[in-house]
Amino acid sequence: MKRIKDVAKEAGVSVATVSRVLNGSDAVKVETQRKVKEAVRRIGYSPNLLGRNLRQNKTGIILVMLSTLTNNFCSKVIHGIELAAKKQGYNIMICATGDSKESEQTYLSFVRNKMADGIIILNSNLTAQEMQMASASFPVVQCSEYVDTERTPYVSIDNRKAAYDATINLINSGRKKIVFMGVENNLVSSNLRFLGYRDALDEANIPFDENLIVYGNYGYRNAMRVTEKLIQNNVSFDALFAISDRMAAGAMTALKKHDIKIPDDVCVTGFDNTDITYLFEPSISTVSQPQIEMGETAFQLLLARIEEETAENIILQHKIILRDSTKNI
Amino acid sequence: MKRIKDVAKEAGVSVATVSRVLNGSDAVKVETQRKVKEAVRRIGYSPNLLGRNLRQNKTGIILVMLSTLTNNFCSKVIHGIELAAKKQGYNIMICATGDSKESEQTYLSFVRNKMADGIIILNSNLTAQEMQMASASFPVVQCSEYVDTERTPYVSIDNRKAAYDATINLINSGRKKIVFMGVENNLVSSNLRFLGYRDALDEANIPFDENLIVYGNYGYRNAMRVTEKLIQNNVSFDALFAISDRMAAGAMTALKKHDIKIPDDVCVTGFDNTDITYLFEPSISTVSQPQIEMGETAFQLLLARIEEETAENIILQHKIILRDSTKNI
DNA sequence: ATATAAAATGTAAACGATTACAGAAAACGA
DNA sequence: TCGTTTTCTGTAATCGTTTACATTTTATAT
Repeated sequence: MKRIKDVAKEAGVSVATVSRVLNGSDAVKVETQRKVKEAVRRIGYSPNLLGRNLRQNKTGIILVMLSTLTNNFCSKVIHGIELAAKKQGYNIMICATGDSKESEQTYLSFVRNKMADGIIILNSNLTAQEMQMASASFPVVQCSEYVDTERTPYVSIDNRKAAYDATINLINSGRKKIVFMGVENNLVSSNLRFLGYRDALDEANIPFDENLIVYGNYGYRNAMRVTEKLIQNNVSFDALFAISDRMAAGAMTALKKHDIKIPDDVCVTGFDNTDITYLFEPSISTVSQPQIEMGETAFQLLLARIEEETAENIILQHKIILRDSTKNI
Repeated sequence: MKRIKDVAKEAGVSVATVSRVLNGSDAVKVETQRKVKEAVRRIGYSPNLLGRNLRQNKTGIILVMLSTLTNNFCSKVIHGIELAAKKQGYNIMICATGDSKESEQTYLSFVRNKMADGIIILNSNLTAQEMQMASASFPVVQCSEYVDTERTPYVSIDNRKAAYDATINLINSGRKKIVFMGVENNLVSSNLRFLGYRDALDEANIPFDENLIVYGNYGYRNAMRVTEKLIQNNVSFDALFAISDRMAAGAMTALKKHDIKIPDDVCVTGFDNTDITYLFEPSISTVSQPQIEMGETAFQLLLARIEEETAENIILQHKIILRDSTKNI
């Protein structure tokens, strides 16, 4: 592999001059620039980034951490990050942890140890304390999911209000027995969406019924099973709010199997506005998040952290999207 | 940020000794090891990877390049890569190019310039020559999609045989007017699957009919439109082979809209065995690729390249999966 | 022509680690 | 005890850059 020294020799100048040309310094005579560029071309030189980044103490790389790639929602957010990053000359690399704590720590350590300039965490199993610790030693920003800490800013939507809006919409189309299909994890979105659901019930003076609360794992098949069980248990309901589109779809498949009409017998609402909502028959009402904007904002926050400015948490606007799975009033 | 020098001072030893302890050399007295570890803990030291990797001329990182994350197929392959990589102490990072040539070059340059030890390319717009060039200066392996070059090994399935098998299956259930829904790009999978389709027709002495060849863009909506057009043009057909599951699903939606019964009037087969094949109603017959194994194999090949061994191309076995969208004979 | 300022280049010291080699300390054998 | 081997530790070179500072070359003013 060629080194800058080789270029210098080839061009008959010092390494400093080569470096200056490579970095576009204006303090080099045009004629010398030509000689250097020619030499670079001739010997096929490309600068070692480990050397450069070590010296400059920056890499121009930021990491994006998430548990799994199979997630339509995340890929849009990442696209947003990418757009913003590219504008500022940063490149992003995606780290899939598979929900493993060990993986999470490995990727964090890449940032801690200077192989990247910062990290945007879409989701993780980090405790508030761990998040705090990480933030104390390198730039971290949370996006979409978050744990609340002093030091790690986040961008998200108002999950509680979003779930409230979705539920109110079901109530407004005359439904009273509304199933809440959540996920039993500690994600802030899960918790807040449940609270939003309750807010709506409270406001409409609908008593809370524990039998209408069920839990799945975000997945399609699992939601089918859970819904089957509801039906088998003769639980009576006229609407269902799932905190993911895939769960909504799974539930609908189970309902259809039992000849329960959607939306006439049961209205269904999902969350995230992923592809499946319009692939499905009937199409699925849902809550849409501004994913691109969320990604872009996350990058802005991270950049602020990298440049040692302070960054505030940011809440973006959601939107309720009405499709065929809910009755329009 | 603490440096190894700080640890040395704190522990009252030399930097060499600290380095040895950190790297698990056995040539350090137990008592000294204790002192060093204690010092590391006390001052909260973590080694700078740019320094380390520069010196060792390796990073333990490999990149995985693909165009877009929204691809169920790829995420399984990546999981395979991850499994194999972790076993050998490597970590992977994913680079989404969004099909931009510029992005592709940027990520390649990270490897060329030593920020990663090698790269697995799932898909790209690189020409054979560009691929060759890249391979000449750092370890590259292709996975699933590939261009044929002397130097860049690949792992894939026999796309031609797979398409042949899928088509023969349609023929065997009595179909003769089989639509081929492909994608007009230069991907090896697109080309070979078309050839496989023709092989099957030839073998069954079914004349090739150009009117039955249509093209889309892998997507659901687009496939719907394309199928609509077929129907509007009164093209008569009794089966459809799409080179992606999403296209198969889109086609089916269009067929259902026109009350064309699946599989009775038209049999449909997709490709890749993604989630949508069983989410859909009726469930979709498809061709399954051993994604995990493909990922693992790709990593093995890459490791061989990194260790300067030679690596041969590898073809893995596919499987035809029969579901409700084709008539079982 | 000369002094001075400005522009261009070079030398060498970083950046933060690993490691070849040398040297000191401990262990061993007689 | 002393020489020899073995074990442990330290010094300094190295990886490939960038960049502060020094030096040389060129331009400008007088």
